[in-house]
Amino acid sequence: MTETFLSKSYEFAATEEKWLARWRAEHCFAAHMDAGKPAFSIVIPPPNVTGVLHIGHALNNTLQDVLTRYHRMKGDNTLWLPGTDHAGIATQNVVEKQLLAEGKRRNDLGRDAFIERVWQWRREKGGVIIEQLKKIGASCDWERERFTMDEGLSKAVRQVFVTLYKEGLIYKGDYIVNRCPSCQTALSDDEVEYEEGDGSLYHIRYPLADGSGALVVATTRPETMLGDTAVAVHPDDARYQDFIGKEVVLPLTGRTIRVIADKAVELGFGTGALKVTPSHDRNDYEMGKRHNLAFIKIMDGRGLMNENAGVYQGLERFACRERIVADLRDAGFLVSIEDYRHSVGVCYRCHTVIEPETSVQWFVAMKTLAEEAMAAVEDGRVRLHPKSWRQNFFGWMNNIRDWCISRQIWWGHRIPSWDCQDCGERIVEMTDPSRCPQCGSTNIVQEKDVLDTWFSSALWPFSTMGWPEKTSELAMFYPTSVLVTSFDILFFWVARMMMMGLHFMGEPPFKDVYLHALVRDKDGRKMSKSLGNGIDPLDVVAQHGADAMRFTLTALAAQGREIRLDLERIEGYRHFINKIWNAARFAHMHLADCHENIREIADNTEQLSLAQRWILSRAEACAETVRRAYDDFLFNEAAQASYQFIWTEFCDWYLEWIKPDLFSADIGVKDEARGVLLAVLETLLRLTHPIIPFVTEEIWSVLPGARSSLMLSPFPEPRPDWRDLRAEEEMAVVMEVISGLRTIRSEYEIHPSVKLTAVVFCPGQEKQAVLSANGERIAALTRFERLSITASGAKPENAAGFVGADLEIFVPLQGFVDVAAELAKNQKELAKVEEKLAQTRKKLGNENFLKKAQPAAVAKEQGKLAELQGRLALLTEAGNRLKKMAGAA
RNA sequence: GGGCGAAUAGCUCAGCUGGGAGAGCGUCGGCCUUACAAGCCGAAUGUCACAGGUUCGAUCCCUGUUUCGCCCACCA
Repeated sequence: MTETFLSKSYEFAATEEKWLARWRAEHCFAAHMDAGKPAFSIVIPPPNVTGVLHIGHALNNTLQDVLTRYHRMKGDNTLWLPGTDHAGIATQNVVEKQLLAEGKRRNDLGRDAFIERVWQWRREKGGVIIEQLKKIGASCDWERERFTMDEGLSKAVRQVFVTLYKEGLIYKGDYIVNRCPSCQTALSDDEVEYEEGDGSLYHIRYPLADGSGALVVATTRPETMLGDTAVAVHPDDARYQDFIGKEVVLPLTGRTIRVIADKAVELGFGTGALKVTPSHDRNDYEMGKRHNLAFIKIMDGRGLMNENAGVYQGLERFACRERIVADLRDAGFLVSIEDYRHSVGVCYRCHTVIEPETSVQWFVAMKTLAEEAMAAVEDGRVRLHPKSWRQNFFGWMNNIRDWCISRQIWWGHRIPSWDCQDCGERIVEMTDPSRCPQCGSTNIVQEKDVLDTWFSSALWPFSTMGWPEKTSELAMFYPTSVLVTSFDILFFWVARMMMMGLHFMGEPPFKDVYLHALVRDKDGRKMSKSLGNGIDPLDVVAQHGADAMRFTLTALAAQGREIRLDLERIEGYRHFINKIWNAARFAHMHLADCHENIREIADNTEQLSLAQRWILSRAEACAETVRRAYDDFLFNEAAQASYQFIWTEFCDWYLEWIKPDLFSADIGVKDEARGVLLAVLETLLRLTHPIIPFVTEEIWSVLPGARSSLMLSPFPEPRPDWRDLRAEEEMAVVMEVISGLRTIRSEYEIHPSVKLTAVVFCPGQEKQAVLSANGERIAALTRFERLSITASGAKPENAAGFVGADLEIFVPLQGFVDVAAELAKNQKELAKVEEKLAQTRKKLGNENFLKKAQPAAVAKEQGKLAELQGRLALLTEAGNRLKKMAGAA
């Protein structure tokens, strides 16, 4: 036995640092493009360049890394392509905040200087999240890192924009959009979130112009009345038939507006009369179009009342609301105010209440693009996991509205469109124009707006690989294999990538989409700064190690909608990592002086002893499960199977079993154990490396023989020669006896040092042979002095008993035996067996079962019947004996 | 209003295409057995939400109900 130089507990911090440096130095993550090998590729969902790693990123990237490392080990040409997103609004906000601290606004700098300032910020601070990803072991090909504002990606953006424009799929138009007065930009529908809140519903009287009466309308936004151009009622509303077509006087303004009839008005709601503000409400906008109403905008982009608001001009919208309400009250138009709970749309970035308003924006027509994407999901070219998302996907795609892609900010891809100021010609080309091609004027002006950030993200799977050039990367890695992302951006991002990929590459950008859950805290709440319940992945890494965190996230990644993460769970899995470490440390003590070829002993399974054949069989069973789990994105199954195999079977049973062999003077015995030990240990390291790369790599590096990196070593191939069901059955008998003996010792609280003997009655010849062959090891593992195994004989009196399947154990305990307790145990067991037996008999007595059930199921029941009957006989007999003893005492 | 999902041991959750209910943590008892006390051995614990149905057989499939969560739409 060699002196160990591995520390007693796993030191993850030093180990992680060491391997990160080495993997990097040896370019282990670099993608290969070898001819003839299958390709596996993933593009990272690019985190915002302003982002800081949160637990959701940790989950997302751990899962991608598991798949990447698995396929890399399988020998595929494997690419995991990393990068970040320029995150237009978010990044601009960050830099504006910086400026504000200096007392400046972006207009003080001007557009070019401001953009330069953002780039500067990006150079200095924009790499944080990438560095954090590296720390958790993400094996991206970092040399290929991309940024959505890169030169290459920008070129792709322009190509796509120009093409779609020329195809008529991008257009500019005056529509109602969501506007954030704080970010001062339009937002797409998806960028609006709804928050429930307490508000008021104001009832306002609008008198008829002819003085014959009045209508009362209800609104939550009274200030918008300044832009009213109609009052609408339902055409069938009996109350208002006389009003339709008449005019009312708009309070405070004196303007007269029409009363129109429209089915969009809900009969039952409020007063049944609806004020119509076409410029500031989506439904009213539609109604305005239908009835040819006037469109009066009353606010500017900052939420201030404009010149159309008359005396209210210049007021901030909510201040204006108060003034309007006061003035309405004073003038006698305010009928009532009631408390009203409703949800309001807010900006997903800054949570400012958004303002719907008409403005001129750029749009992508979605209908045809959406149809292509739906077809791809329909016919299985793109598979969603879990499948349940299909319905949501189709529902959304069927109701899709055109996508507003212009944003009134500076940071982003500026829309490549120029308008000739002289002739009005619009110029959208691949190169910047210097003059108008129509009239030759040089008085041309570029569009001020930039594109929605998701526009460039939508191109990510091919823009990052060099499109529009025809690159070898595209040929090898497009379409990518799988997209791993959170379901909350299925529509923001995944659907749009599909549309763009299909439209420009002719193929969907990925074959599988794995949508994982959102990580919540242990009580199911969203993690947020305000709740203070966030779990910082880097804290976790510092505290428990990257492997423990990765294993936890993998184990929790069952396909549901949410994952509740409890720090205790991570701690539990840290123990598991440490368990592996110590098992390896133990193995290393015995293997350090071996030649690595000793593992070849495991290639001749028929020569091996029972426990060796058993562990090889179990290892192969585990490998089968893990391989399938990785292939089918069943991450939790891979983790679960590994955990069970390693801790229970490998450590608790196998390592304990082979201890005497490892200390044996017989070199043949010793080497058999060492050879199989090495083979199994190597197998389990390979199996789990994708999940827990650091600890496995470290252990691998100290095993016998010259070794290259584990992450570049092959993943275990199927070993049908290791699978041995007979060995598993035989071992089960041995394990049952061991457990039985341990239970007896434990129940009587007999100290391990007290020597005991046992008699095992086992009528079955084969079982008996197996037990006899392994009697010595059974005794050693249970600290029994002697075990006699026999087919039959006189049952000992004054003994604690254990009844198994077709076997019975007696441990003589003169003077110690608690007959009453033994009897109680016996009766309880008896009742259980009788109940099961009754069930089985009922089944087998059922003609239909015999007739209709699968033959295998019937055979199984029959086997069960025999076993239970045997057990029942033994238990009954033992019970009678105990009763007699109890009576005698 | 439309859709999706969840309900299993005290807690957090597995349970893949129907055929004797599992894990981790926690609890209780014993053990420093020379890899690991972050450990080992053993024990206890479940009308698998409720009601029907299909089936020889349902935690699993179908219908309905209840509770909870999420998404979409609406929100004058």
